[in-house]
Amino acid sequence: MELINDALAKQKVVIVAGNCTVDYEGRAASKLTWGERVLMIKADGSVLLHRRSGYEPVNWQPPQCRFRVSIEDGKLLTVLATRQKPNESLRLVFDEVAVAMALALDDKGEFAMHVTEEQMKRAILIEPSLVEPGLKLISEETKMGDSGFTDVYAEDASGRLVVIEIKRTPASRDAALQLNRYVMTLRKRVNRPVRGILAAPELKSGTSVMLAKLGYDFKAVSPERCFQILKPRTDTRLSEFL
Amino acid sequence: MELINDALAKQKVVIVAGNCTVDYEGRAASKLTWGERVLMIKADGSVLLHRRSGYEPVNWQPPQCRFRVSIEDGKLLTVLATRQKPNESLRLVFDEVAVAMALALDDKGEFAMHVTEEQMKRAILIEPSLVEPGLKLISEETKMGDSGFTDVYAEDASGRLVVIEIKRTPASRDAALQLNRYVMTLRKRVNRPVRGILAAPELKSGTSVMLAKLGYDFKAVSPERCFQILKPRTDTRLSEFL
DNA sequence: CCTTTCAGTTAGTTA
DNA sequence: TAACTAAGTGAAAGG
Repeated sequence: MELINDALAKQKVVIVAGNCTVDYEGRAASKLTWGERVLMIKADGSVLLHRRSGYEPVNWQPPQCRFRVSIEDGKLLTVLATRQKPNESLRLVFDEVAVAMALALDDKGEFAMHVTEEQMKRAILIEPSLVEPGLKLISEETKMGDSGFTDVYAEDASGRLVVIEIKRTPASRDAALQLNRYVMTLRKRVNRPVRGILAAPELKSGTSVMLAKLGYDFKAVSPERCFQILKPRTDTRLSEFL
Repeated sequence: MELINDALAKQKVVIVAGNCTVDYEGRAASKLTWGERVLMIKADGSVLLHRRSGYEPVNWQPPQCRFRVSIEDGKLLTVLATRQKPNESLRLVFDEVAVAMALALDDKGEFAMHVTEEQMKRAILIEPSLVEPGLKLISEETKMGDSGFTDVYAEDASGRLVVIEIKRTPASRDAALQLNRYVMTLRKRVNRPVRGILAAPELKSGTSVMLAKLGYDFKAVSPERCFQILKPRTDTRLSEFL
């Protein structure tokens, strides 16, 4: 108990393995009967309780919750993690603790994700010919009314407006419909032809048909290619541009 | 290294804390420079790497991936977790290990998610026949004077007023008395018959007798049923289109 | 096996 | 702070 309270005070990471029960109440409510699990309380006050299997914790609490640790009946280690907005509480009771430790993790490492949808967009903004030769950008993230935002807004070699919807992963029919909403919205606003292009690594089955039916085009754009376009810029740390 | 390989073979849960770097490549790609983190490999072959803060792991691998553990240059502990469909790989390199352990978690506990009283109320508001066929709602949370609030206020098939007290857990005599206060208050205000119904998963011992003595009804309402009614909820997207 | 939908989603961004 | 959207979403349900 002292170990946990001390660790919480020093914003360490606490790991406890043992036999416990859990009760959660808040956005929903759940109950977990006795079993051996691993509890992790992180420096920001998030809580994770993991069973032996599964990517996701069986019970948890998001960052910034308050703790009350106590020993009940002289032997039951009780951890209460509460949170407001939304008001929810997690109560763990251990009757046996196999391992308990506190770690002061020193971590100044930098995390970098290479190809996100945002980065694909930036690559296309830098190199519009990825999508189509002769494409000229008009603006990015143009507001499209209540149908949301378009990813890229351009003009093709023939002077027609083009709406480009970008997806990082194989595009679904949903993406085609989203593109359709953008195009439809734009057509209502301007009295000239508007094309739609779905730019993604590939299309999921059925999406090609729907896209053809709606009258839009598909352009295969590989994340790798985008990454190569962005590479020289990220290497030179273009944060100065901003 | 032997500890990890042995633990993997025996489907234990492995926890390693130490200084490491991480490279991920697959659905996207990421790189994490040196820092102290906690690695957890679970019995089903899922991998979680946690930094000192944040609910989510900074890097991970979903269940059922393959491992290759080795010591490089005689001192760097390397863990390679690969997976196919989609093809992705996670590579961790530790140059220092503060803690390493393998846990054979014995967990036969049952996890149950149940709805809250508020959600049960919403389910009954959506589907009043959960309590009784022919029930018509009049209002929710009608003020009941100084005896508090009633959960649901309705009219039965015969036109009699009905006060419904909802409990998420087995209802006690207390709940019956609470219902009684609501009914009594209402009877003073309106000059017509008022019924009382206690809706809960079940009754605690003795409550049934008291309820009968007071002249009220009990209706078993399972949280699971309520949950199913609430499931296809909040389809506000469709309504926006119409 | 693939697709769709939900989640105690979490996390980030912007108005 | 609230609203909105993306996520290496994960997980469950349905075809």
